[in-house]
Amino acid sequence: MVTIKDVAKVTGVSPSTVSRVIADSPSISPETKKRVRKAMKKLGYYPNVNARNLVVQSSKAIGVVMPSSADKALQNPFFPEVLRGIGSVTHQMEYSLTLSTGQTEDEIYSEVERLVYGSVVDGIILLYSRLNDRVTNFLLEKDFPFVIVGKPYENENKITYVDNDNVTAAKEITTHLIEKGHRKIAFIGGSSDLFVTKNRGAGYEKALQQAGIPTCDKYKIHAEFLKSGGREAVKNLLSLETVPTGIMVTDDLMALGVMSTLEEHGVRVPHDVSLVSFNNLYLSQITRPALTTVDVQIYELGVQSAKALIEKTANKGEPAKRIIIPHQIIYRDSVNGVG
Amino acid sequence: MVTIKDVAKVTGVSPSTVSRVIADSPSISPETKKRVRKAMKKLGYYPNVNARNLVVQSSKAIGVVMPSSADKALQNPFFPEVLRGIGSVTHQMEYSLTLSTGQTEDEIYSEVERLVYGSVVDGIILLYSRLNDRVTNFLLEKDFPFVIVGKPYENENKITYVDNDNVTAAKEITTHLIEKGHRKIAFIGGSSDLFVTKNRGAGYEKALQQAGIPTCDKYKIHAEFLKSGGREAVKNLLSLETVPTGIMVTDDLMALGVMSTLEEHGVRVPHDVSLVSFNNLYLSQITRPALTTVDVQIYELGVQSAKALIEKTANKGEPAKRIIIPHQIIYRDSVNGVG
DNA sequence: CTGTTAGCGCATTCAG
DNA sequence: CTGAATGCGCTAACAG
Repeated sequence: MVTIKDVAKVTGVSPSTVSRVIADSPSISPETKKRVRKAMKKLGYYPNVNARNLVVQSSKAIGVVMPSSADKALQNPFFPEVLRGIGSVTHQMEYSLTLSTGQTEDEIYSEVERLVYGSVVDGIILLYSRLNDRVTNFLLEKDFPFVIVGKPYENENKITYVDNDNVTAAKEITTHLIEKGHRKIAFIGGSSDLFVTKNRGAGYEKALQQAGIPTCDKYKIHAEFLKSGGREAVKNLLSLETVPTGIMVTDDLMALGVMSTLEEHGVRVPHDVSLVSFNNLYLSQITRPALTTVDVQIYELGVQSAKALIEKTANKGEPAKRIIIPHQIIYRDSVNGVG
Repeated sequence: MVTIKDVAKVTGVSPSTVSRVIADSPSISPETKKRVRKAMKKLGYYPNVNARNLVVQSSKAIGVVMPSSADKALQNPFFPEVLRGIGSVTHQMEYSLTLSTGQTEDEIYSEVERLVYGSVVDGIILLYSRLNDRVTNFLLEKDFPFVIVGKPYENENKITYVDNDNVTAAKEITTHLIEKGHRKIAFIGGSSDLFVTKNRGAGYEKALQQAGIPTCDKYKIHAEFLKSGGREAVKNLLSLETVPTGIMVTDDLMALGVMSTLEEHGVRVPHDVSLVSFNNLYLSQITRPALTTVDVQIYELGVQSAKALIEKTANKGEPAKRIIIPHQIIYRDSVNGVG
């Protein structure tokens, strides 16, 4: 390994000078800078990250923690996409991206402890938002920089987060259904302890209320992602006396499952029931029919969260921010007019 | 930050003793071990990873590099799944997982340089295998520990890799089609410079040959993932004078696209054409019809690659290994008998 | 069984 | 503008 000393020796300067050149300190003559840089290149010098981190007490790394992977939810293409977004800025800023996956909540918690106490990362991005989350509380208590992708359940004003305006988005897409003449509209959401689910549910209800359509408990269903993307949910819906003509699903992947189940029961989309969902995953354009869905700009969620976090680590005391990524409805073929 | 010195002071021993306790050195009396441990807990001591890494010249971290993310291929749920597998062992071994995403090949290359030269990671897992890959060559030349998930194009005996027996798997599933009476069987593969595509294509041909079915160039199509999962490919196939009755697709997600396009053209699966594919992604069971596909045990690919890599970093000079993960055909509803 | 010494590679005082 | 000295937190000989 070639160190700062080696290039110092070759150049005939002191190690500290080399260090200053690396930092591009203004108090070094352009002359020597050039010489030192040339030597660095020639010797193939590369700064040792650990040594540097040790002295500056920072790691130039951010941790990303995924939701507990006990379930299949992780197979959602949502994740690679946020990671791409995050990765694009970490790369650009020359940060490392440390990923933390864990089967159980305990595993995740202990890993986060290691990341924080061991000075492995300077900040953390949480890819989920759960009620009474130990990790969130831990981070908050330690006053460790972190941002949530999604909306925090509690301490909303203390936490920096980046999210979509999910209630508005949900309201808009539900309204789209209403404008197409639908009045019997159901809601199929994922795990009810995810805040997204809640928000999108709220938007759905808002739209109905605004249109003067009474909400109906039987039309609002929470399906665990695990269960074949809402197979049960659909069966319930179809067994009702008045079957809905429109369904809003909170995720494209789940919508795919819903659609399959629907058609299995001889219900055709969009002919018999219209379907809308969220995320605009790649797969939503290759399903048949292609899904009308709201593009939440997953990549951008990642980009902004990383930027916000890095800013926060660089500048502690930065106040908590709330970053809302705009959404957009992508109209495709899963919705029909009715009446 | 509470350091080793602090707990030394409190316990009335020297820092080195504390260090030995951390390493659980046998040459420390159980007596003092207990005392030291108690003090550590009381003070909330946590080892500083950077300091430790600096002296032992290792980072207890492995890097995972994703394929260049210019295209949508990354939206394949394959990736979160391998990551989960890798993460499970890194967690268990108390390693960190550093993820490297990059839009372009250059970005990836420079990032890998940083990881290697900067001693950021002890080893690297490559989540792709490409011909004449700069990164692979770099790693090979530097003699830096790495393993490939998939099969290397060159230097196969110098590189540790974990893969499925893709040609056999492809042969088996194609044979399944043949046994069901199909003789006009097409192949739709992804990007042709991916080795998987090649191998699965070879298996496909092998099966045909063995059954005495002549292969036909027009039946073998490579579709870029980007293009709506093979829309073009399907159109080509359907415009042939003798339309195939069976299609093997190299990936579930692409198969979904193929299926949609097929049905758009009024061709029903499996009634008119049977479809088989690869990966057994979650989505393959919620499509309609559910896909007959080969389960390649993505999670296990991750686990084994991480294990192999860590072993290799711990024990340089470890010979290159070849780890084959068994596959299994999952029979579902996308295949019909014919004749 | 334990303490002392030295040093990992680098950034940062403080002198000059 | 540059060099010498010091220390980040920890491990690893070398002594005892």
